[in-house]
Amino acid sequence: MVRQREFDEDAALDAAMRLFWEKGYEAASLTELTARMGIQRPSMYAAFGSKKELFEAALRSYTQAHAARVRAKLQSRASVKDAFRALFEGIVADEYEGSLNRGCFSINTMVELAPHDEKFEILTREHQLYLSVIFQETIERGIRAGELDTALEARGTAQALLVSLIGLTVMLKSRPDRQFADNTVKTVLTLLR
Amino acid sequence: MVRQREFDEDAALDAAMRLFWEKGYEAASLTELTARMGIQRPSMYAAFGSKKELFEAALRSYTQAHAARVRAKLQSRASVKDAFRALFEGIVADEYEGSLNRGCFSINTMVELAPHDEKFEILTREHQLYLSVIFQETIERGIRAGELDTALEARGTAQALLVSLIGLTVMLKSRPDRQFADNTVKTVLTLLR
DNA sequence: TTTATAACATACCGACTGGTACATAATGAT
DNA sequence: ATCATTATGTACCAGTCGGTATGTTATAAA
Repeated sequence: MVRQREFDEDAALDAAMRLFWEKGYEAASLTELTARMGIQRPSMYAAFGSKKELFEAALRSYTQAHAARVRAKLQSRASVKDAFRALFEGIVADEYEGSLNRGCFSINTMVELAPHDEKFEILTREHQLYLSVIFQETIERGIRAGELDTALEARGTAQALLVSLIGLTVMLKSRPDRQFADNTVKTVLTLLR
Repeated sequence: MVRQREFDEDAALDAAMRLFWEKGYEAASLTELTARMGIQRPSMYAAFGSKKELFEAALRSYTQAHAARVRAKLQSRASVKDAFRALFEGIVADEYEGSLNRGCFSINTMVELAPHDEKFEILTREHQLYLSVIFQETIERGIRAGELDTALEARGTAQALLVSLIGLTVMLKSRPDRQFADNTVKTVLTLLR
């Protein structure tokens, strides 16, 4: 049997992910999706099942890559404070230097779909939980290394930092003054005593 | 001249606001909007101009009421720490006790529309800015009263608290454990030394 | 070379979208 | 009472939505 598939599924998924990330679920039409993916509608349905399933695959792909990126960033510096500062400042810099303004795909999904679709409520919750664990482990590393106060409550601090990161990402969508953002980051980081 | 308008514009706007708040701009259809508003489509167009303009009017109405509510909450207690705690814990309690999960209309709009529509980028930015000023004034009141450390940087702390509130509101959409939310609030409030 | 299989492209489906033309009903000014 | 004006309700518009039926093309087994 068999004519073999002519397009690269991963590349197509990646293209779909970028459009969903930029526009959200509803506003990304099948016409534009398949155009960006470089395939026809029936090919998309054969490969991914439906628009919702395509979206879910895109989100899973994103969260996996995103978690790895965050972990790498936090491990890239000996100093835990420096690592978190680099993470937060990187978010700010990306938003001001890029012309786009996509924010975080998982956060966008939390706002658009999680309240109405349990599947995405769970998916996004698990991602946030995972990030909070990465944060907590990083803080614990700083405590062990003597950089951070042993009295610091690692879990609560990790959660507060994560919430701040989410808030910062959302706030940047309204494009506040750069100074506003920078100053916010500076204060948030004082959570790491 | 003139037959007079039979419906209450404010009540209709309020109904529209609630649906936009719950579903967002795209997902709220004119059919459902006008049904909830209790009017026909031509009446809506005569009174508000277009779906976008109706949405804008709804958002303006929301932000005005929201700012007043936040200010009242922050002024409701002598202790500034208590006031902020009440504000944050109120957000958490509302989300867990209500069955709905609307979050904040302004935040939802920031995520859905601000990146693609300058009008809503500006509208939401101004609202956040306004809230940050309310926060700052409250913190300054606490400093003057001797409750808070005079070394506390009021503006930065206000911004950090606002970002945390936004992050918390968004995070709640994924319905994390209540303990997770409560613990986060506790740590965030340590920004107020 | 024939044949079964699956991916391809085209062209279409009913449903719904935001928006409006039009006829009717109601009101105040004359 | 007439008339101009405006709100209301119905019924419709073209366009787009997500999804699919169908005919064609390519491929590997036989």
